Amino acid sequence: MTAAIFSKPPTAQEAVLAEMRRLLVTGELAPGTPIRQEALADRLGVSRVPVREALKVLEGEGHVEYSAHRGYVVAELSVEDLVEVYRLRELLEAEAIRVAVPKLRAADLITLEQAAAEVTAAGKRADLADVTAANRMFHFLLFDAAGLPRLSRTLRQLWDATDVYRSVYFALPTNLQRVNDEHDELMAALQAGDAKAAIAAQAAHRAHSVEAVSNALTTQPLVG
Amino acid sequence: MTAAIFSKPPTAQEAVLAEMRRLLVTGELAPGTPIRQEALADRLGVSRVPVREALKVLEGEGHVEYSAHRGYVVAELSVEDLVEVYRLRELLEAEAIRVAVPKLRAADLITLEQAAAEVTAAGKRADLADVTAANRMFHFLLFDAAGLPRLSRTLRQLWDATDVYRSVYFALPTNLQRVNDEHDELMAALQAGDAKAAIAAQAAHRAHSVEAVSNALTTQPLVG
DNA sequence: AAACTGGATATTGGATCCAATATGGTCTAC
DNA sequence: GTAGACCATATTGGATCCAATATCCAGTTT
Repeated sequence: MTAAIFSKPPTAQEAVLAEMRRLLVTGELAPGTPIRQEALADRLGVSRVPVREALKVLEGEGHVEYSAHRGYVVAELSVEDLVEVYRLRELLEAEAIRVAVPKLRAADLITLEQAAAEVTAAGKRADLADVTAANRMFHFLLFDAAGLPRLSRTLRQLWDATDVYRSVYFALPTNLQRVNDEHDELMAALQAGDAKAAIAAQAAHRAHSVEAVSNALTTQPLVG
Repeated sequence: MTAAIFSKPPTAQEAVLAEMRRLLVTGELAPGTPIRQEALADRLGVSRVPVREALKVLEGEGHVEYSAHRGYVVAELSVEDLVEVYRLRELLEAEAIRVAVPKLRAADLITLEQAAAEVTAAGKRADLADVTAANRMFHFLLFDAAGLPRLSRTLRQLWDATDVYRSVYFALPTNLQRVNDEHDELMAALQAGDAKAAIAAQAAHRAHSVEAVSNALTTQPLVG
């Protein structure tokens, strides 16, 4: 059986979830706006049931806030939240890299190289969605190599929380260039098996993006 | 209006969620068992809808695993998982305490003292549920004092994940006594404003429980 | 005997309908 | 004119019904 690996979501709730994530990242669902279940369901061509289940997932991830009988509102992300998320990432990503580096094999390094190249390629195509996806893939290839599923899971949550701002960051060509340089630096440390240097590289990488995003956040609060 | 602070859940899904948490902690819903939505709904006197929404929340927290069209299964917690959770707690609780200690005021210390006393009191009453609840309250009073909501949230998830085993731990009187001693030690460090000592006390506290629980886990795998 | 095909059944996924609650406006009383 | 009560309406919460999928078993074929 030559069946496709996977193409369409097998359930409506997954489709809804995927689409809502897109709406949140692109800002079509702006922070602070209440979510009308029926309107959303109509728009997506389903009933309210799968919408509600998707919303429960997003609530758990902190993307929407819920109040009984009053419904869901797209969560706001303040500068303090952003800083906190990055601080937590600092602690956890250091741990992931510390554990992962000694475990990396030649094959892993090749895969990582390819992933980094994919980020560059997407950048040249100026495809923001692809850049963010490829960037995430690159970093989580590394994190997942630690073999600590709970840690990966927690890191994913933290990344998800600030996804909205990642595409903003990648929109500037200078940032795009810098990210590629930083990835190269990180790769060099990984290839040298130098966990400490890798952690430092990742830290610098984060510091740049948190600075850029929090600047953007304070000057023009993204949507109204 | 002198309305009660809070008494009964305003929605069925919350009631279901609370009851399911209880079933999970007490082991009435044992790891590995499939969850039949209709049976559970009947047992709780509601329809399947609120059950499904509660399950989505529990899925997000990692308490149950989901497969499309096949349903939910109570998640298994392996020794590796347990160790991983405690390692992550180590990293994050240290941060919470580091930030919280300088912020603690006299009133906070009094509240913490009272919470610690409540753990002791519940222990004397031999009420396991109360002990675990009071213990959790005590520790999160401290963590929350850091004023980092995302950190608190993540820590809660980690605590939740291993809640099943906490009551097992408290079941032994020797552990109960040790916990009280360790709380005293932690309180002393907090009162002295010594973050480093507090972090060390918390670390010792954790180390004891992870050791005890993982021993229990390897010898008699809790349910069959 | 083993493997595949087909269908019966149990269970989940989704849609629709009804109930309960919150919200906004209007009317009345002072 | 303002405050409070009350009612109309929009929206969420929950129950029931139907559809889709997976699983299991029998039957058949090689």
